Amino acid sequence: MLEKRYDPHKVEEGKYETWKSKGYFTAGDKSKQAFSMVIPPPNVTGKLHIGHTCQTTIQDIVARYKKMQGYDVLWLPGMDHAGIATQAKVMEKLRNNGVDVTKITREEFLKAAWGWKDEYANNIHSQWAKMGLSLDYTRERFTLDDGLNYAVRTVFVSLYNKGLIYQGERIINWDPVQMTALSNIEVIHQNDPGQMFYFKYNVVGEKDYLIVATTRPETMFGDVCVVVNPKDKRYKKYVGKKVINPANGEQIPVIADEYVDISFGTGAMKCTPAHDPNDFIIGEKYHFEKPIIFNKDATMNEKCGKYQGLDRFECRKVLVENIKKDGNFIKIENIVHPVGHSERSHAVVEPMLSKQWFVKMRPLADQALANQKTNGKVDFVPKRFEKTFIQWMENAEDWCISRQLWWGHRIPAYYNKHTGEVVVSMDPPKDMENYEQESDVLDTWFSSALWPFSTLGWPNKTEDFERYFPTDTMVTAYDIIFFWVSRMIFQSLEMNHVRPFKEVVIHGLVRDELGRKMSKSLGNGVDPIEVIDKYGADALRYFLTTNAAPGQDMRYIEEKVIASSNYLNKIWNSARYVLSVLPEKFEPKEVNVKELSPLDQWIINRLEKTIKAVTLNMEKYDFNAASSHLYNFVYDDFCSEYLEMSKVSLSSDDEKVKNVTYQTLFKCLKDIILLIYPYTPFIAEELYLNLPVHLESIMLETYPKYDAHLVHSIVDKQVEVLFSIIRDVRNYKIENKLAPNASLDLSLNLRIKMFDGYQTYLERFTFSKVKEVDDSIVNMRGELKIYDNADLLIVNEAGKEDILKRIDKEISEEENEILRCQKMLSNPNFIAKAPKEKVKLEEEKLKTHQENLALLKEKKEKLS
RNA sequence: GGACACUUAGUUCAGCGGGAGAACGCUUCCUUCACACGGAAGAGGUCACAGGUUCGAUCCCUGUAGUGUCCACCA
Repeated sequence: MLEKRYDPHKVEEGKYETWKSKGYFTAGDKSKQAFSMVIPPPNVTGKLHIGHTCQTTIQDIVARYKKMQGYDVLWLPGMDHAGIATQAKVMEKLRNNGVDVTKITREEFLKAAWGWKDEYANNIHSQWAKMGLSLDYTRERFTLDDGLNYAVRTVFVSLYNKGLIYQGERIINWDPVQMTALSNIEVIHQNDPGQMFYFKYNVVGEKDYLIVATTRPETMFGDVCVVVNPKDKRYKKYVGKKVINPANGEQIPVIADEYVDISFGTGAMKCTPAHDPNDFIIGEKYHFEKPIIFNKDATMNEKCGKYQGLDRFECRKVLVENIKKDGNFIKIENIVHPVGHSERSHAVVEPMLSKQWFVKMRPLADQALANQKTNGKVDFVPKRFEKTFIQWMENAEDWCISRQLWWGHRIPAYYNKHTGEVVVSMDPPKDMENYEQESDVLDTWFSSALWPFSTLGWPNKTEDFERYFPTDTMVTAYDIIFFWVSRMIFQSLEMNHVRPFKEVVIHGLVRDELGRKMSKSLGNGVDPIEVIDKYGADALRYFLTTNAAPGQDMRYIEEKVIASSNYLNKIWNSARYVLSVLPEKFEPKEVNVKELSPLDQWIINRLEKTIKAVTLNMEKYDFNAASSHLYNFVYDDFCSEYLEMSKVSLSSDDEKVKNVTYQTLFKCLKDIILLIYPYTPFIAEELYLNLPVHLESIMLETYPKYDAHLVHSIVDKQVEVLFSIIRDVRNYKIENKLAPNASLDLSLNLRIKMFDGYQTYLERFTFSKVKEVDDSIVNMRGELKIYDNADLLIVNEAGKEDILKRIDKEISEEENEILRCQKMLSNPNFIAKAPKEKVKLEEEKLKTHQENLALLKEKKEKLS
């Protein structure tokens, strides 16, 4: 017997361990069709946040749903080493432990990092368990494990040999705190307050000068020229002359190039080829030197004379003061301008010329774009996110993949110590003593991009790879389409000539109650484990997956988690009722529609309709819509109507009536449990195991399937009239301040054949006596209610005036409806152009309303 | 500058070419034998604004305003 109150903690305890130990999460049943997903591997940097919970719950819903539909489901778990992020955290930990991290060796650091990884992997495992994720742990992977390293090297060598990976001198984003290069998308541009400095550049040998504006005076040590627009009349006379750089007194030429915007600043731009991407292009075009003026920690280097060793911002201050002293200072403007910051260290990123490894994007991106026009394309759900992907692919620039870190896949390139020749190969050269391996590692996303196939054993043609690749579905958030989704797609197309997944389901972000992004600095993050401890995993899972339209952001609102929990309690208690009334030796049978009473048939109709709608929306990954169909069925149809009615059926002396009711109650309850199960597996399992007949676990069950043969909607009208009458009698009592159980005399004029015994239900729920009468109902004293197929008269002694007032109200309502119908039907364009069914429907409505009006008028006449 | 969303009840959000929906909150009543984490009844909305398409627009199109996100970025 179930307890009166649903207690999520009791319900959730132990279930996960049982599922896991029974091997229910393990894929491999070859008698079934395969369905596969890989988890987006969380970073081993810390605890999982509520966004992870949302994402993995969506996947768990898909996995459990597909498994119930008879697929051999593989949901492969794993984690990401998260290069920069993890290295930063491990370094910080070491520093806090008093370790001098400047003296630590690569090997010592890696040892500490692996220790960190083990610790955090444990945390993540326990979080996954609490959430109830049906992950196949026998196949778990890590982006830095040996197998994946083999895959990474394979791809690197292959791309290198095809000329798609190259080493080059480019302006990259340098993070001077982490002391590593960053790819463009690891840089966050934010509008910071800054200053625009205006300086005099004196023309050599003349008394004239140019004014040049800059936001970064410290880069003046790397300037090679001043550029003006050739069409700029103000500066034409200076082109070809030399000016004096006020920072170091060097003479630099004035050149003309279209790039310069005449209207911006002073129209004269200083050019620093080694520290600005656009200046770099100009430097290349006109064959200038590209002097680098920063050290790796963004202090000034030996090219900066007396400023050598100063921090870049300190240098800026001192330099400006000195230029003032020299009389070359014009003015300072306070401005707000976009400044790039490192995603991880938040340091101001310094554009810096540097030798790095790049992936040549154009051919790969074009391939991905071309593939989207074929049948083998990746389907985005919702569809609009395909545009984000396409936009990214169309604008992709070469991807800087080398990182000056230790925590990551070391680039398989070897430099000959004597000749400097570069060898790229899977394994070190045989005469390794003559070589030195590249010390850089690869961008984390390089290994993440291979995740859907590297985890399955690729490049080996393993059984898993053959069976589960390409995967079926990828679930991820829209903010990661650039970083990850696009890279998985082009890497898989390049290496496997096939998409990595058939569909990618994009979900929104979980925001805080005020709609703000959750972040550490705001301290507005929600710890899923705390929520689970309070309300249970099921309530959290249900809340997170059913409260937003697909791809739309949602807010975390605690009240809504409570509402979810209340819903589960409702299901719990309806189950408690059903289980308490079922006879001890209950045996479920297939529904035989011939035996069903109209009430049973009605609820079966509703149930089948619900199964159909839920399944349709599950297929579309629209969990909001799917769950709402089920919710309405549970509350309105099952609990409010059928369950109450069943109390009357079960008080019958007729064993047949009772048996059919048992069967119907059981079927409804079981299907509700099965339909809610993917969302809330714990409570579903608990209720399932309490059913009088069940398998070892709900995980072995089959998803309910819509069965058209069970639907006979012919009874719906009878049942709906019955419900309407009950509702109206109750309302009548409230309006007239009568007790809910007051007995009234009801007269009924039926225009359809009602089912046998309907009166019993009517009397039980209205506490009243029911008499069938004929058309003479209009002659009788009392309140008249009109339905499509019946008229109800509540016999009463109320004053004539009251009754007339009510009748007048109803008359005017009917008249309004008639007017609306007539207006539509009198429009010749409506008749001519609207679909015929619509016209017919309106005509029928009009007829009904006119009949009702006639009855009301007749009644009114009789009364007065 | 470019792209993509969003604007519907007090709040948070669904939805839809043909009479506006849910949850929470609010008001009134009810501890009746599944559930007070409940039940019954109810109040509450010119569906941002302006045009257009259409027989008909909250829904489709265009524009405007506001909000949010992403990409790019000017020395």
